[in-house]
Amino acid sequence: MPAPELPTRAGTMRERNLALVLAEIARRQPVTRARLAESTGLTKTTVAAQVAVLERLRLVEGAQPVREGSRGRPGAPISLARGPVAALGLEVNGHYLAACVVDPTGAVRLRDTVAGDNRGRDPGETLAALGALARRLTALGADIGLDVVGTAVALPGVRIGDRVNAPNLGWDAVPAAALLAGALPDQRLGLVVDNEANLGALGELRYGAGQGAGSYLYLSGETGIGAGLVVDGDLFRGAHGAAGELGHVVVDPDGPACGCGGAGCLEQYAGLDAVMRAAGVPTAAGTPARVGGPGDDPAATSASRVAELLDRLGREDRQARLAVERAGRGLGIALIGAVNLLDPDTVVLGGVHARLADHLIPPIEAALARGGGRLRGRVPTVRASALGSESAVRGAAATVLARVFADPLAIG
Amino acid sequence: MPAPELPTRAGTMRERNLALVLAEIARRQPVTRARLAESTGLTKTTVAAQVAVLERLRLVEGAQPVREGSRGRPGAPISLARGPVAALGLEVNGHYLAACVVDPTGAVRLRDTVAGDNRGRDPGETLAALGALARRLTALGADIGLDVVGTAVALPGVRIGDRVNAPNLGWDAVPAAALLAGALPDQRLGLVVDNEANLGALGELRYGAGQGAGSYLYLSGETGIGAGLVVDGDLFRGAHGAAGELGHVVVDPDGPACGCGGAGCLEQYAGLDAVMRAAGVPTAAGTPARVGGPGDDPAATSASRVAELLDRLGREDRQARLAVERAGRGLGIALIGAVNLLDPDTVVLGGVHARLADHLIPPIEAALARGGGRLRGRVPTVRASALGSESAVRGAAATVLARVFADPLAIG
DNA sequence: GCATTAAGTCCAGACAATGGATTAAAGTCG
DNA sequence: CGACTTTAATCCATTGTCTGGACTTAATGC
Repeated sequence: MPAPELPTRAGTMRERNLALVLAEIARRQPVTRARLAESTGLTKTTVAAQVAVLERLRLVEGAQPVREGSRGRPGAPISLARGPVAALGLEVNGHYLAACVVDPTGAVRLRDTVAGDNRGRDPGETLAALGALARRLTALGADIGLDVVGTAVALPGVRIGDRVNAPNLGWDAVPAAALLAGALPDQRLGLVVDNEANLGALGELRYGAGQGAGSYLYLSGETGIGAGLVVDGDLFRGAHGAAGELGHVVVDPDGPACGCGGAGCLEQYAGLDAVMRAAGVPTAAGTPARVGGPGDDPAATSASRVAELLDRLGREDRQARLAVERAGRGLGIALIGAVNLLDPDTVVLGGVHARLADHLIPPIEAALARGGGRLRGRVPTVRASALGSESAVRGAAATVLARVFADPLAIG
Repeated sequence: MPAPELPTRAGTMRERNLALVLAEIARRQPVTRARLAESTGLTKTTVAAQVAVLERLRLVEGAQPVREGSRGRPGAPISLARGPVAALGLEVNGHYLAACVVDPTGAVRLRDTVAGDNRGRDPGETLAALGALARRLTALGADIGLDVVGTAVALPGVRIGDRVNAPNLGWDAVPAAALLAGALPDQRLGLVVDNEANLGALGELRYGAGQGAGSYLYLSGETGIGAGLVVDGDLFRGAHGAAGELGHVVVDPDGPACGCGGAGCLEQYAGLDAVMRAAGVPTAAGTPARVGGPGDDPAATSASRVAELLDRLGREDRQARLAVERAGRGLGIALIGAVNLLDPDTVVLGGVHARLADHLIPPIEAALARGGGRLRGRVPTVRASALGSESAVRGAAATVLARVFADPLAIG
């Protein structure tokens, strides 16, 4: 039933209107109180009171008086503040750890990456290294007047209860939130743990290829392939937050066996390892991660293999071309299913697939044109991610910001 | 952004609390004001006021004083009223028109069906016949003190804007809402037009196999195959309400061509026509629909063909067995994809698939056990619909009720 | 310099909630 | 059988938030 579970009282009303005013400031900044009153439908009195609260929370601040119109008393424009409130986004990937700190405007104020192979590494060790990275960035943030109020972390896996399964990291039922929380500095909001595809989708939504698209499906292509669906600016998480496992959609029931127990899963056609194997690009020797160790080339192993593949494609290497075509066909078939089930306007290729987009998009679009839209009268457009490998960290930070925006008083 | 679009005022607060109290009465009826105050978190004063409003709307009424506990003044129990407020559910199917009237408790007070082949029939004629059925039931309802406040209609197609595409009815861009609205009696709430799989899912949720299941995927198997996903009691509609087209998920890229332009779609394996063709059950001569004509056997053609198929299966007819096994395998493959993308707890087979459930569930479960849950640690259970061919009409009526419950003042 | 226009603030009033006091209706116990 | 206890329901003063009209402030234009 679509009925609220909690009683609505005067305080609830105020909270909701506060969030409404803040959202409107974010959308139209810089904007005067008078304009806010018009566009929200609240009275000038109420808007002024809410803006005062948001100023006290340091989420908004007065902007330069912009001469905008004609006569009359000029308004005092309000904009999102560039601090001190800040959000921390984290990401664990097979080949690197990443972090970024963003201010309320969404601008990235700090970013850092630690390269190294996290596959098969002890989860506690990986998360300790991530915690160290988080503390370092939080301290750097404090130096430039940023106060991190909350953190979200993107993982290439599925959360079940408070445990995380991430087969491509070798994680099985890892209590990631508990392990990481101990390694993070104190914060006013709780830690959010979510899938990299889900958070990547949110990152693209706010800062990348998803802006303006009403709804879209974001593909996170690495060793595994995840999908995050955004409908009307909201993430669809499925029943238990484990939706979007596109990698194990069946592309060909007579296809090769997959580690999941099935056969012909998309991952066996379009996953990073499968593509590299089919293309004959040799496996780089895994460089074990060293905590705080001197600079490995960020994401070296994976990135250089992709570069090698792109190079071969440029040289019209037959095996490379066939491998990518095979991946494109597989993605097309899987996406026909996904589009029929989820009905997005746009499909965004992220992760490694973004770098291969020029080669993948034609076969995908061909498949979708045949089978993925005849009924609904339109075929979704396919495009590459705009944020590249940053989608997930950016999305993680955006998630924290979204929480602040939904309930600004929580940081006070 | 998860920010509200409209300002929250005192009236909004009252509306939400009214819906909260009504939902709580529906969940716990019969229940006293004191209990409602406890479980909603509102004060007794507020609950009493809200209950008075609901009584004035004739949505709830006093029940028999139930001796329930110990000492003290006994409370006056409140229950959902059995009238006069009522909702009308309608359905257009390839083989019949159906309607039912339910009271606020969800009990079916009236039902009726008109058999006949609606495939290829002029949409205006079909909808006029449906309108006549609706008026007849509304009038019968008035005789027993029921006042129909709103209607929803289930169609085997996809709505695009205010037009409906229903390939299996031969409908192309039919303005169904506009055509039907003219044929319906006046009502206080608007007409809802939705997909039969979506509404079937809601029907099962409230009255059938979905009760208690946190989230589940309902399959509507007729000529086409649709799917409706319910998560936490809410229907997932996709971006434009066109999600759930399971019938055109690709089961085998080298499979037979499909009318949608693709190849190897599930519909070619597990759709009613495909199964019958594979099983060698002859096509019954289509009996054209006659408006108000004397009783055809309800849903005759389709039902008798299914009976014939079941009969052959009982006699261990090899061709029939192979046809159903093929359908089961196809469903299994498609459902691996759907389960990975949508993450339901339960899969409910509806429509024709419900009648074939004994033969379909084993191969489906086998497929899901292999590929549809290893990652998330559990495999969804598969079961047959409890409402059979009534899911969609019941769900349609339930949708209207849900609107009343979400905003009770709308019927005042 | 004064009229005009628009932004922002002030304040009484409305509305729906809260919470404590009161009344009502049963059982329990002497 | 009547006083006491217990629980339900109502009454009423208070509180918090929004509304809407009146007022003040700050600019432009003649």
